[in-house]
Amino acid sequence: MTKAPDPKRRSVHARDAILLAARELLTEAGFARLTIEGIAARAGVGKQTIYRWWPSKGAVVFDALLDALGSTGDERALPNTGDVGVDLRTVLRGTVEEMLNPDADRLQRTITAEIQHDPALAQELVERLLGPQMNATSDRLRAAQEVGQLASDIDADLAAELLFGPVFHRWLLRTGPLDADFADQVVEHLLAGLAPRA
Amino acid sequence: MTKAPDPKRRSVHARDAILLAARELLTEAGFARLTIEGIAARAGVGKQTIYRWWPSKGAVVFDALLDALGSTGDERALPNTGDVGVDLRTVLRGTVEEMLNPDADRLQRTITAEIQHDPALAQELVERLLGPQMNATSDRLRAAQEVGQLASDIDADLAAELLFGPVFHRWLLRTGPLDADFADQVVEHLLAGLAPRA
Amino acid sequence: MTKAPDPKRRSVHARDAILLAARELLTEAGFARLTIEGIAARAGVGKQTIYRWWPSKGAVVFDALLDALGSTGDERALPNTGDVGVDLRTVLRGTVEEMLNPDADRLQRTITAEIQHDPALAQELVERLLGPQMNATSDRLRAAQEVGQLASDIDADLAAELLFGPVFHRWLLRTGPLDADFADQVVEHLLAGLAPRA
Amino acid sequence: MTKAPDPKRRSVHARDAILLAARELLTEAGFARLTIEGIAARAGVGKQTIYRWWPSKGAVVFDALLDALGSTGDERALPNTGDVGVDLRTVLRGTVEEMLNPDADRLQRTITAEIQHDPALAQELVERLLGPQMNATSDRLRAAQEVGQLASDIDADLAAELLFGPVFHRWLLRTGPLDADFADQVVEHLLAGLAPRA
DNA sequence: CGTTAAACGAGACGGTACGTCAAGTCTTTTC
DNA sequence: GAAAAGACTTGACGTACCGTCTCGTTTAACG
Repeated sequence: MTKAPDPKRRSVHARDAILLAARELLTEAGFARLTIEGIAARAGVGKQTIYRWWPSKGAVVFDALLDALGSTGDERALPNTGDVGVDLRTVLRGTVEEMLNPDADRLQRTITAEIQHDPALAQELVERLLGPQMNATSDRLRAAQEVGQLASDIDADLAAELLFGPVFHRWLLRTGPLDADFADQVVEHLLAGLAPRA
Repeated sequence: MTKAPDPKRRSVHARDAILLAARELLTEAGFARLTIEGIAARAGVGKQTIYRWWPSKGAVVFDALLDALGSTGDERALPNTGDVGVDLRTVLRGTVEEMLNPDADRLQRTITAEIQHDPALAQELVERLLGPQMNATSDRLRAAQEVGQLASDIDADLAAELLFGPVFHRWLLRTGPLDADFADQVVEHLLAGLAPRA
Repeated sequence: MTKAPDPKRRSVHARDAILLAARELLTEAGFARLTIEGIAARAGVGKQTIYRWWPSKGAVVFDALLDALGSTGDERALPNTGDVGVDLRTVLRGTVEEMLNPDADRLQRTITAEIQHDPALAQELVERLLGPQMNATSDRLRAAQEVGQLASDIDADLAAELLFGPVFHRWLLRTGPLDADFADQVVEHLLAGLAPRA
Repeated sequence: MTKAPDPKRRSVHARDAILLAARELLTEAGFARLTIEGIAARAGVGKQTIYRWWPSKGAVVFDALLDALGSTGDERALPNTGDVGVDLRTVLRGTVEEMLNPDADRLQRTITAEIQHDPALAQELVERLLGPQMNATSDRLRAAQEVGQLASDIDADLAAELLFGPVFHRWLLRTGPLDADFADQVVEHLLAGLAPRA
C-alpha cells in the first residue's frame, strides 16, 4: 500500500501557487498546451508536489477553476422581482453574456471538453458548480409555482434544464448566433409551455 | 509558403486505411490515447502521409467519423405519422438511445470535446452532420405548422433547438438520468408551449 | 534481374547539372548537410535520375570532385630545376598551401573522411588522383637517382610516401602548425636520409 | 543560455551503459549505421539522457573510445633496449599490427573520419591519445640523442612525425600494402637521415 | 525547544509521442 | 523510354512532457 501524504503538513503556499499558475497558463495557452512541468516551473514548485496532491492535469485545472469561481459565486440565489418572466430573462441573458466573454468562454469550453473524458470530474462539476446554479433557478421556478405563475404539476428541475439546455446547445455547437435576443426567445417559448392551464 | 500536395496524386488506399485505423483505435482506446504513430502503424502507412493531408489528430478523427456516419446517414427525413407529438417523441427517443450506446457515446463525446478547441471543425460538424439533422426536424415542425398543429408564428429552427438542447445538455453534463422518459417529458412541455393559441 | 539503364540514352545535361549542384552544395554546406534531395532540387532533376546512375551520395560527390579537379590537373609533372631539393621543397610547399586554402581544405577533408567507410571510393581516389600525383614525385626522385643526387638503392615510391606522409599526418590530425617551414624541414631531413652514401 | 545539467547528479550507470552500447554497436555496424536511438535502446536508457550529456553522435563515440583505450593505454613509455633502431622498429611494427586488426582498424578509421568535421574532437584526440603516444616516441628519440645515437640538433617531435606520418598515410589512403616490412623500411630510411654527422 | 520525519524544490531518469527530414522506391505524366 | 515530378513507406532525428525516482533543504508536529 502506498502511503498517503499527510494533509496536515500540506504547504498552503505551494497549493496556492500551483492553482494560480494553472489558471494563468490556462488563460494564456489553453488546456492543450498546458503542462504539469509548465505549472511547476511557473509556480516555483517541484513536479512531485503536484503529483502528490492531484491525480491528473484535469484535476489541477478543475481545482484551479473552482478556486477562482467558487470564491465569488457561493451564493447565487436568483432575483425575485415578482415576475418570473423578467427574472428568467435576466438570468439567461447573464448566462449568455458570460459565454460571450472570451476568457470565460475559453475556461468553460476547456472544462466542458475535459469532463467528457473524465466522469469523476463531471460529477464534481455538477455537484459544486452546475448543480447550485440550476438549483437556484429551479428554486425561483418553484416560487413562481407557489404564486400561481406556473403550472404546479411541472418538475422545476426539468424546467430549469429546458431553459439552459438550448442556450448551452447553441454555445457549445455554434449552431447559430448566441445573443440576448436568443435568450429572450427561449424564455418566452418555455414560459408559454409552462403557463398554468386555464 | 509551403507547397501544398497535389490531391490528384493522393493514394486512395492510404486515405482509407488511415481513416479505418483511426476509427478502430478510437473505439478501442479513446481519443486521449489515440496517437498519430498508432494510426500510421495500424494503417501500414508512413507518418508523413498523415501529416501531408491532415493538420492535426482532431482533423483525422473528424474525417474518420464523417466517413463512417456520412455514408449511413445521408438522408434522414423524419417520419410523418400525421401526429407531430408522436414523431418528435420518436426522433428524440432515437437520439437518447444513440447516446446510451457506448460506442456512439464515446465517438460523440470525443468529437464534441474536440470542436471546443477548433472552430473550423465545429463549423464543418454543424454543416455536415448537425445541420442536416436539425433541418430534418425543423422541416417536420414546419409541416406541423401548415396543418395547424403548431402555432404558425414560431421559428421552426429555434423550436428544434429547444427540443434537442435539453437532451444534449443532460447527456453532456450528466446532470441527471437520460432515458426515454426524459425525452418524452421534453417533447410534452415543448409542445405545450408551441401549441396554437386558441 | 534489375534491368540496367542504357548509358547511350543518358542525358548529359542532367549529369552536368547534378555534378555542378553537388559541388556547389558541398562548398556551401559540407558533406554532412548534403542531401540527394537537395542536389536533385538544385539541379532541377528527379531524384530517380540520380539513383539511376550513382549508387550512393559519396559516389556523386566523388564524381563531382573528379569532374572539377580532373579537368585542371591531368598532367602534373614536377619541375626539374636540376636540384632535387629545390623541386621537392616547391612541391611540398604547394601541397601545404593548398591545405591551407579553406575551400580545398574542406573538400579534401570531406573526401578523406568518406573513403574511410568506402574502400571502393578509396581505390578510385588513389588510382585517379593520389596515384598520379605521387607518381609524378617518384618520377622526379628517380631522375635524381640517375644523376646521382640520391642513393640508387632506394625505392622511389616509398620515398614519396616518406615525403607526403608527415605533411598529411599533421594536416589531418592537427598535431601541430602546418606551414612552409614544416614542409622545408620534412624535405631536409628526408634528403639527409636518402643522400648517396659516400 | 540553455541551462547546463548538474554533473553531480549524473548517473554513472547510465553513462557506462551508453558508452558500452556505443562501442558494441560501432563494432557491429560501423559509424554510419550507428544511431542515437540504437544506443539508447541497447543501453536501456532514454534518448534524452544521451542528448543531455553529449552534443553529437561523434562525441559519444569519441568518449566511448577514450573510455576503452584510455583505460589500457595510460602509460605507454617506449622500450629502451639501448638500440634506438630496434626500439623504433618495435613500436612502428606494433602500430602497423594494430592497424591490421579489423576491430581496431574500424574504430580508428571511424574516429579519424569524425574529427575531420569537428575540430574540437580533433583537439581532444590529439591531447588525450595521439599526443601522449607521440610524446613517448619523441622521449625515446631524445634519449637516443643523449647517448649520441642521433644528431643532437634535430627536433624530436618533428622526427616522431616523420616516423608515424608515412605509416598513417599508407593506412588511411591505402596507397600500398601495409606490413611489418614497410614499417622497417620507414625506420631505416628515417634513421639514415637522422644519424649523427661524422 | 530541540528532534526528526515529512513535505518540499530541484532535476535526472526511462519512456512515449511529437512533428520534421531525408532515404530509397514506385507511379504518373511529359518530352 | 529516359526524365521531371512527387507521393509513398521507412526510420532516425532532436524536442517536449510524462510520471517516477532520488537528492539535499526547509518546516512543522511532537516528545
